[in-house]
Amino acid sequence: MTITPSTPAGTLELLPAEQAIHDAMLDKIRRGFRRFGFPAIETPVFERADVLLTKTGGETERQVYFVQSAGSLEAGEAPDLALRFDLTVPLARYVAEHEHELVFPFRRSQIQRVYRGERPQRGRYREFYQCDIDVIDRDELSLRHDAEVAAAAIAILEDLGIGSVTLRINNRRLMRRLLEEVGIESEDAQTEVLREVDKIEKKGVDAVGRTLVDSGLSPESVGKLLEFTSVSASGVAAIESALSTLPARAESEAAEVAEVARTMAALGVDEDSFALDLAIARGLDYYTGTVYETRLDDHPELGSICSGGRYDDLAGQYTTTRLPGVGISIGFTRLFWQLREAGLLPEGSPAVPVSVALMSDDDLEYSLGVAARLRAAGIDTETQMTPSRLGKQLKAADRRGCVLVVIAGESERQRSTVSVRDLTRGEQVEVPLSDLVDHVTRRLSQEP
RNA sequence: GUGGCCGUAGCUCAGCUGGUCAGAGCGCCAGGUUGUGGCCCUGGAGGUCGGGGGUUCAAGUCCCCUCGGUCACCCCA
Repeated sequence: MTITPSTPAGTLELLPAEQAIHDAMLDKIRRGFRRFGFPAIETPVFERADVLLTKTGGETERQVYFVQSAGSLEAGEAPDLALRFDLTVPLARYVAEHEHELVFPFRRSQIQRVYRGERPQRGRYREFYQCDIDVIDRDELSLRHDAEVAAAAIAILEDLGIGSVTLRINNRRLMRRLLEEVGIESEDAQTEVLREVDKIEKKGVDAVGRTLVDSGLSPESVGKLLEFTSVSASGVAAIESALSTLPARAESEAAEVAEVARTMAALGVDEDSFALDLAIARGLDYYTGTVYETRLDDHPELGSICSGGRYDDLAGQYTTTRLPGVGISIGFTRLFWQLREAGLLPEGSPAVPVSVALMSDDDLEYSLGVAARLRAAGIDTETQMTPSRLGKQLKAADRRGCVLVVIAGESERQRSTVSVRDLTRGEQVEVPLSDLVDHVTRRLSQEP
């Protein structure tokens, strides 16, 4: 009796060749975060359920996986643990818990998997990586950090070798002023409208306009609103000029957006890489100020791959200290999946570049010695442990993605040499053992 | 969580209105080549046609249920 092997729906697992690319990309993100001064932390995969669910309404709770020991399950007890569904709530707990040991403004990066009990869909997972950076301060947090996290995200995404990106910026408070301008005063009503505005790109302006009118807004209000949301501009000068056309009641919020844009330019971000877009709203209501959304210029159809924003009070449920923060998150699993789907994964280096063949048991010591030399030089090397036909070994190494096969059989042993076969070129040379490391190093550093 | 579509070998699929319909290509394994992969040739393994029930002389093929996948919505990375 065998059980059909399959991963649970909504999980992604990879074969070694793709895993190598996946991990190399994650490493780039990790290094990029550090380069911008965001040291890494990790938090537990599961948290106490009461900690995790404080802030959330029913919507989030629906998506949470609860964790329970077999014992308490049998006893019919309610689970008191749950898997984290993002990295922001654990961050809030972390900051509140360690408030007196942290240095503010507190900066951290975090690359870990999160879990959501959603119905899986194309490119949507129930287990996925988030790559977050955030800055948290006490009482007040400089607007300059809004620019900083965005600048870091842009630089890192461009470093991934997936083409240029555009990060679009908006400000939720600015949008609220504009909604007031068209007569939508209550905060709840504003939230509803913003949620709808967020769908403009997906459903089209007309459809969103109709929905808004159907929901009871006057056609005039909707018309004015959609005029505002059509505002977009790239580059500091264009952004400033677009902002200057907005109503006076939004003046101070507009000035904030302009400052973020100027600071990004000062941070060295290419002005083509970010844009103002008043149609970006972001569903999450915990964002209160700046919001971001990012897409690939060459493949906008892949959707938002990186987003975030500012929240006025991150950890209000855990501490009385006011802790404003700003952060941005790369949805890495989705990004990776979409790149793979589109055939845009960057070229990966082999999981293990060198394989040492074994011709016969008599050569075992010699072959393993060759492998040891390579490893001592820091070269990732696998060894064949069972002798077999050389053709089979070459084929196996090729399928594993190895670039070089080192053959150290009887004839090489007698001459104190090895044969190094380059699988991508089909070339083979015999080199003295003493030249092995140099030769292999040179081969591996060459372009294919 | 709500609704639509789909479910045949590891993968992509064919299988006409129920009656040699259990197949193809690719992949995999072995051999041709006892020290040379990718090409070619030969052979082989692999499927209770998602599962259960029903209609029928006969069911991948029709009906019901169920599970799984997928898409849309909700929401979001």
